[in-house]
Amino acid sequence: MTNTKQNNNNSEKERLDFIRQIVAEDLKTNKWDGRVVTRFPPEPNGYLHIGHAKSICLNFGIAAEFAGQCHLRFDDTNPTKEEQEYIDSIIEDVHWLGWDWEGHLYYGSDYFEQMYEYAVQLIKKGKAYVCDLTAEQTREYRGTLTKPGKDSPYRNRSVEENLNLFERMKAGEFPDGSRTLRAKIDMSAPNLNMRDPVMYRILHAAHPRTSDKWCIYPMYDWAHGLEDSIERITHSICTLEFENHRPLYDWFLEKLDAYHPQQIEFARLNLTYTVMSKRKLLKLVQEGHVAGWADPRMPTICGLRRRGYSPQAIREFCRRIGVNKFNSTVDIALLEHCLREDLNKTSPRVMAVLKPLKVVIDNYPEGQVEELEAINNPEDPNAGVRKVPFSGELYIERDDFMEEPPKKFYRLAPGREVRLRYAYFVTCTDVIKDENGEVVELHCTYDPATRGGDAPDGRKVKSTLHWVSAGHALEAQVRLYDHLFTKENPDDAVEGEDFKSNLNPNSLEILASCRVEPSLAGAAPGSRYQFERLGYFCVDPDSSDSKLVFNRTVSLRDPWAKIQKAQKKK
RNA sequence: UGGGGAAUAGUGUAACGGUAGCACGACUGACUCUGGAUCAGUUAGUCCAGGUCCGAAUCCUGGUUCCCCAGCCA
Repeated sequence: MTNTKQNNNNSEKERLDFIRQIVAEDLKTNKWDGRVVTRFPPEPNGYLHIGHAKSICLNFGIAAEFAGQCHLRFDDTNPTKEEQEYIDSIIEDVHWLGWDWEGHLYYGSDYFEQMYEYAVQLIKKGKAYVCDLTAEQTREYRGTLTKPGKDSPYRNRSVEENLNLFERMKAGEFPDGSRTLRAKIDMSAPNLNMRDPVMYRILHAAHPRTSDKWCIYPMYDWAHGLEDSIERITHSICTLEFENHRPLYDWFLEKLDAYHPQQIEFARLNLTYTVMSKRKLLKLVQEGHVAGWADPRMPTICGLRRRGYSPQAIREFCRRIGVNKFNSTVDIALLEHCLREDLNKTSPRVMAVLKPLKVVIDNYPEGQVEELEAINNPEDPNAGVRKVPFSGELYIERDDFMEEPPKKFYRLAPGREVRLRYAYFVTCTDVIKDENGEVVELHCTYDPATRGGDAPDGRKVKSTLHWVSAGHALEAQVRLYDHLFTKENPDDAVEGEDFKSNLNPNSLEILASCRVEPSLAGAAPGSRYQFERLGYFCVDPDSSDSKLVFNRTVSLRDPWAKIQKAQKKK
């Protein structure tokens, strides 16, 4: 009897995405002799962003899960765009994300010699030829999406002539752009990539790694499959726009009778409220809308790092978004959720006042200071406790007081009693204003019986406020960040405008005179904290012993802000 | 009829001919010395039209919409 439903632990098992399914199936059928070898192959022409993280986590993740190997390979076939600076940053970022290529660090340029030999082979097979058409002529001969191309007049040169010319191309006899090596496929193919694609162009340019050894450089389609083949990659995972290139990838390796990995395509990551294309990010940098690639508002890995993101949060995000073959835009709220989830577990709590409002406790003994015990992380018992100084002059958050509190405002107001976290219950007795009517100081009384924050008589308060002791607090600068763009889709701009018209003018707010508790003295750049009731913050590299600087990584979930927003709308 | 891909709650993803599920978001409520966290609950979906089948998100036919391709970029 087998008609009872299977309801065992298999239902708990995480389902595999379509790429992992292929890998698992290949392992089962022993298609690649039990090997799993992937690669992350960036061109070192810019900084990595969260979209790359998706690809990195996919490739390195698959290798890790299936006991395989993932190579880091720089696809450095175009010396006019590539720089060592980018190579260094990519290595740093992949490592920071927590992945290890275990010695398998390669460069496409390592294979230039082999690629050249392969090209000679193809020529000898009559499958490639040297073409003297200019770039413009080549375009004309290619035809269009709906019209077939026509054969180059150089298409039927003899093997000997091709060999001779190709060797002389390599030797540097011809100027840039004067000739190319092309694959001889089909000028009327419906797939434009198959209309005798260029394999080599002449470029008298110094390469970051091979210097001026070469003056002919392989094109992506020619180089990439060979790189994969040479490294004996099993699954060559790339993004959707290369789907049209797969027939060519396959064609080269078939004609060469070379080791032949499987190319698999998946959809790029898009995120709401930001842009992901290198071109647009570069524009933001060049036009000064952000302070460089590592600006904490950028979706670059270095930007996220400076913002205070943890590698764990980014990896968890990449795990949750899944992998698919259709374009989608992930809500940045999911990234922020993964961030808070990680930071909540790992960040020590600390009290900091962003917009200070002076509070004087009138009945607190003159000159007295107490060291009160505070819990470092309620989510982590091992994090222990610390002492925080309390005195009769404090700062609280300006937003935590309202002279005329609206409905649902639970915080301090005239005559109202609240708790100061880890300290005492206090009641507001007086409000002092300046000549403009602005509140500049509060006077309160405290209840000595509530020391530590509990009332022996069981009295309850509606809210607990964070605070710092005025005489002990450290001054700090805090940088508040918001989404870079005001629209979910920045490209959704009015006629005649582009994505830059949707830049959020309030994406950065600098608060110059914040006060933080003294335990933060000397906090190291990069260290992360939760400022209680406010959010997660990290120490910026600009920070020094004499001047603390924090970045707000992400705010805490804030129901009161939502209530306020809703009340405003009414 | 140029070719290639793809369509599942607001968003992201499962279900591989057999109960459309999960997460994020939003909204309730409980709890709380963070209006945090946690816990419980509510919300809402198979692009359209036919067909096959006892049974279709899944297979077939026909549409619709979206994405990619005309670099000597990757």
